[in-house]
Order: sequence, then C-alpha cells, then structure tokens
Amino acid sequence: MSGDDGAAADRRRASATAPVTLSEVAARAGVSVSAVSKVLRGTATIRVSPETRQRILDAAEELRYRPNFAARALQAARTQVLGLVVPDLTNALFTELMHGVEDGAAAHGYTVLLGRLDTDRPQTEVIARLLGEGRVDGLVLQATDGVDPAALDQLLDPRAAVVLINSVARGRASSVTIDDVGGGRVATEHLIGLGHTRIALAGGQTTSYTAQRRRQGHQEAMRAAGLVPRADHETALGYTAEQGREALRRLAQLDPRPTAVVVANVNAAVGLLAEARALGIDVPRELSVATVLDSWTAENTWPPLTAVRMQLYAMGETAVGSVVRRLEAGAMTDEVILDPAPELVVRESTAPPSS
Amino acid sequence: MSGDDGAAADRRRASATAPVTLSEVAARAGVSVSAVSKVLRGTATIRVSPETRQRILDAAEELRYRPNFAARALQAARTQVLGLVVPDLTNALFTELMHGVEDGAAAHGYTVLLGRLDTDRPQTEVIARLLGEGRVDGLVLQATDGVDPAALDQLLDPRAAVVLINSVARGRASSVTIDDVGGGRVATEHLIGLGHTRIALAGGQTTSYTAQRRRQGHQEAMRAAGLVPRADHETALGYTAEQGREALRRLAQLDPRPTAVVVANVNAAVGLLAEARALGIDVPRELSVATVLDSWTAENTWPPLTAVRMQLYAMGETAVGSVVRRLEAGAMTDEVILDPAPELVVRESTAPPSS
DNA sequence: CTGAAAGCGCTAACAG
DNA sequence: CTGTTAGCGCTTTCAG
Repeated sequence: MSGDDGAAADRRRASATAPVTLSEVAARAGVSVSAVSKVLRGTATIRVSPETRQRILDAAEELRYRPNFAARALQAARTQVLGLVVPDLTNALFTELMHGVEDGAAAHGYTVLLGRLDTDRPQTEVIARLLGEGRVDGLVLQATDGVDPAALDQLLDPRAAVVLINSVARGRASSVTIDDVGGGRVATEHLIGLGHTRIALAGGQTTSYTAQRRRQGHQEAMRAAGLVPRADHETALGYTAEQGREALRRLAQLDPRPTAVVVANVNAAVGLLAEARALGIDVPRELSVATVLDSWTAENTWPPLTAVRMQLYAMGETAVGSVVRRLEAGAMTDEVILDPAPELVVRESTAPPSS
Repeated sequence: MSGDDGAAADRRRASATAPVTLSEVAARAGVSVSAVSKVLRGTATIRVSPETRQRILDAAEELRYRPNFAARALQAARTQVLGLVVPDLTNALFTELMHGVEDGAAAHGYTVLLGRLDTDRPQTEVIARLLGEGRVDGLVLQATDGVDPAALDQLLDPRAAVVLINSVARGRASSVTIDDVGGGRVATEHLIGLGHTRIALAGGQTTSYTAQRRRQGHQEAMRAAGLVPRADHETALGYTAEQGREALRRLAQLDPRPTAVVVANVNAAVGLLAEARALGIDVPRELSVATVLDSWTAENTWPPLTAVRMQLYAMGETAVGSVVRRLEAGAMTDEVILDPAPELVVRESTAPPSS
C-alpha cells in the first residue's frame, strides 16, 4: 500500500509536530493539492474517482492533516469566530449567558473569542479592533450600562454583524433582550397575590436598560392592582450584593415600612437578605423578598429566595442565532425572548403580610 | 495636501466598509506596500525618510487602516491568541480565574479564545483542534477532575505550549497550581486554634487533584496538633452546594457529632450552611464552618462564612505568563503560587466549641 | 533609502 | 475526472 517513504515520514511525524500541509498530503496520495482540497472539504462537485478519493482520505488520516486556520480565514475572509464582549466577566449571571452563547456558537460551527472591555479604553476600540482586523465575523455585545447611545450608534457600522444584548439600537444593530418587564411584573404580582400593598422596589441603576424595564413591569403590576408606586419605596442603587444591603438600610427607615420588596437582581437580593438578618428583620414574617433572576445561590440562602427565573441562557443562544442570520442573510432584527416566559419559583422568602 | 482622489476615496470609505489593505494605503501615500508595512509595524531597520514616513502614517490614519488578522497569522504562523479550556464555564470561581487569564493575556498582547469542553467528546479533541489548526498559539487547560493522566500524557505533545491548571504532568506540560495544601491547613488550624478537636472535612471528589491536596493540608494540620483524622469524619462528595448539603446530612448523623467542619469549596460551604439551617443546627454555636476559597457569596450568608482566600486570579495570570514563556523561550515549568499565601478571612461562622 | 517579488496554506476558477 | 494557476493580505529577503 505505502512505500518506505510514507512509513518513514510517519515516524518523523510522530516525534516532531511540524504542521502538515495540503501539499504534503497531496504528495503522499500522489495527486494535486486541489484534488485533496476538494475531497477533504467535500466540495459540491466531487468529481473524483472513488479510488483516488480513498487514497487522499487515507493519506490525510495517516498524516493527521489539519487545515490551517489562518490560511482558510485569509482565503475565505471569514474566521468562524464570534466575539463576546461584556462589561463584567466576574458576574455569576453572565456565565449563564456565556454558556448560551458558547452552545449556540458551537451549534452553528463558530467558536467564541472573549472580548476584553477595558474600563479605561472606550468600548468602541474593542469593537473596531475585533471586527476591523477581521478577528471575528460578528459580535455579541453587552453595552455597558450608561454607555452613551449616540456614541454607540456612531461606532456601530450598520454593515457589521453586531447583536446587542440587553439594549437596542434600532437600525444600527440587531438586538436580543429578555422579558425584563415581565420579570418585574411577575415578581410584583406574586407579592400582590399574597396580600401585600406596601411593596418596595430595590432596583438597578436608572441608566441600565434592564433596570428601567424591570421597574416598568413592577409599576405596571402595581397599577393594575390599583396600587400606587411610591417614589420613596424605590431605590435604584444597583445589582451588587452590597448595593442590595444598602437598599434595605434605606427602606428599613421608612415608617410605615414596606411589607415586601421586589429586588431587581438576585445578587442584590442575596445581599439584601443578609442585611435583613443583620438588622433583625424577619424574612418573610416582617418582610417578603422576591427577586428577578434566579441562580443556585437563591436556593441556598436562608430562607431560600423566591425568584423569577429569566432566560439568560436562551438570550445567549438566541443572540448567536441572530448574528449568524445577519452574517448569512443580512437580516437585522430586534428580538425579545418571551417564550419561555419568566417563571416564578416560589421558595420561602415570601409570605402573606403578618399584620 | 491631498488631491481630489484622496478626498473622494474618503467619502466612499465613510459609507462602505470594504476592508482597507496595505496596498491601498501604499497607493494613497505613493509608495510601495513594503514601505508601508515596515513603517506601520516599526520594523527595526526603519530606513525610511521622515517625510515618506509621515505620508504613510497619514494615509493609514485617513483610510483607517487595520492590519488583517488572518494574513498576519498566516505569514507569522502565530495568532496571538491563547485558548482557555475549562470543564465548567458556569462556576463562579472559574470567573476569577478567567479574569486573571484575561488580564494576563492582555498584558502580553494576546487575546483569549474560549475552549468548549464537550462532555461527550474527549478533551483531547479540543486540544488537538485548537492547537493543530493553529487557532491558538498556546493553551491554558484545566483538566477535568478524574481525567486519565495517561491519556492526557499521550495527547500532550511536549512541543505544544500548554499549561495545566490545578494538575501537573511533569515533563509533558507546564503547570500552575495554587497552594491547596496550605488552604486546607489554614482553615483547619483556625478551627484547632479555636479549641475544636472533632473537626470534620467535607471534601471534594477523590479524583480531584485540588481535593486531594486540600485534604492533605487538613490532615497535616490535624496531626501537627496531635489530632487524628478519622475516616468517618471525612466526606468526599464534591464541590457543589447540593453536595455540601449532603455532606452535612451525613456528618450530622455521627455521634458524637463533630463540632467543626472544613469545607473544601465555598459553593459547597454555602449549601452546607443552608442545610445546617434546615436541620436546625446552630452555626457557629453547635457547629463551626470554615471553607477553602472565598467569594462574595461567603460574605452574604448567615452567618457570614469564615473562608480562606485563594489566589485564583493570580493563578490565571501566572498561567498566561507561563505559556508565553513557553512560547518565547521554550521553558517548561511547574509553579505553585505560594505568594501571596492563602489568607484566612474570619467572619462569623466559626467560634470556640460550646461544650 | 526604497521597491519588486516570493511565499505563508488554502480555495476556486479554468484548462486539459 | 484531475491538474495548473492565480490570488487572499501581509512580511521579508534581496536588488536597485
């Protein structure tokens, strides 16, 4: 089958790792490079005899041929790589999104490059680099809360395949968002259903699109029940545990105190709950706590947190689908993930008001 | 300065986004491509007159030239990309490591590609692809707990720039580990110092290298204090919250019960604490809990968890340094991050035994 | 001081 | 059915 030459080459290969090229495979199979290229990537017009075909396949196999990424990318002007750019890599919630992006990308034949978002350098730089240098074909981008929308607009080349997560820029980029309004509504309705009327909101910063929409959902639910959202029942401190603690400290000073609170983020809710403990406020007897977003941490607080499960994973997956569609069909879309809907997970941090 | 031609081209550019190439810049500056290439990348031998130099710089600037990634990679046989391959993207602790890797990579002029670790496909496949296709120059790899070391050995081409996180393969790849032994020791010593003698260990799975070493540290501390580690005081269930809960359920059946427990992972500790609550075990009065690894969640449990802060971020950063050194100097090393040392953070989940 | 030309590994016409 | 050829955009000798 194979002469001494081939066997010798094999032995050499085994110890060294010089990359095997197409032409080496061609030489071994005794055909031209183009023949190998065609066979190996299964070009539509497979006009090759079964024998040569097999010879090529064998040669590639024996040589452990791997197509060179850079060469392909250069020729195709495509890398099959998607960039994922987010402001905070360390957020546990982000990992769920990232997971969705990862899976989605893999399903579409892409890999994911992490985009670093320097706090000092403008976001625009990252995008321009990644896309401009052709390192990635498209981008899944979570714009920083409070980024200047005009600046974003400017930089978003409408021809680039960019999908925004948790924000929209109609006509400039695609977007995918989860049902934040629904999330805020569901949490609030649960509390209303329990009989609460003095329901506070520990919200995110006002510049955050998700915070705005969760607040909107909260207020809609209140009004629908004939309740009036009161400004002094609302904080807009942010999504971290410490900010959740601070929110409770403020809310606790009210008189009369709210009997329930909707927290716009589970991390903040975990902090708020810990602070309740520290302040000697009994949850849920004196205060019911419901949070938007779920996570394993919510199951392991005391009491376990009633939470609204949001589709972060799906958002990541959908976002990838969106970029890919953009890449392949040029379509620019704004999607909201409504199905599956935000799902209430009742645990033990909520109960009817005691008074 | 520039004729109509240039201005017209500019306008065209502004609306379209056809990638600008070196030769376009050359044309605009009225020089050759090689001249542009040299000037733009600051080749050592800058033999170019100041005027042409400036002309080139201006042209590149005006055209918003960006070097094409694929072309460079092909030519240099280098991508300036590092792969990060871990078993579980969704683990909050992993994000700290990832952050370190990200920062380290950026500092060395690399970007990070996320490696997907299919549960079904062998780890070897990922590595072979990433490295074999030249998608990345090197790899930071956290081998799955319980991966067959022999298999790993086999696949790790000693010429490849791979650094192992949390495991070692002497002579086959570089490695970086944190001081797990120290972590287990510090947590245990704290408990001993408080006066405990019946100290249990809620450990990780025995196949896990980190679990083995944290256990080792625990036992060393016990013996050093004249205490005998008892097999029935040890569980080896794993690092998740649920596994932590299960560990406590088992430990709680002992008679006499341990008065303290070292948990090998903070996620498990959070679960264990929640379970203590559920079982009506008072922490720290009836049971002191100290955990290896710290995280924001540990501050927000009730009571807040005494924890040993480990250098995950540093491990990520160091790992990148290690690959880069491998790439540039061929050095293969095994490093243990001992400085800064594991640091005990005393909170409220530990106290002297009450009896 | 500057330019022409070869080639990195691959794909896609276009000939034979 | 198969081989030859011309680039993709960049870097790098090597001549001028």
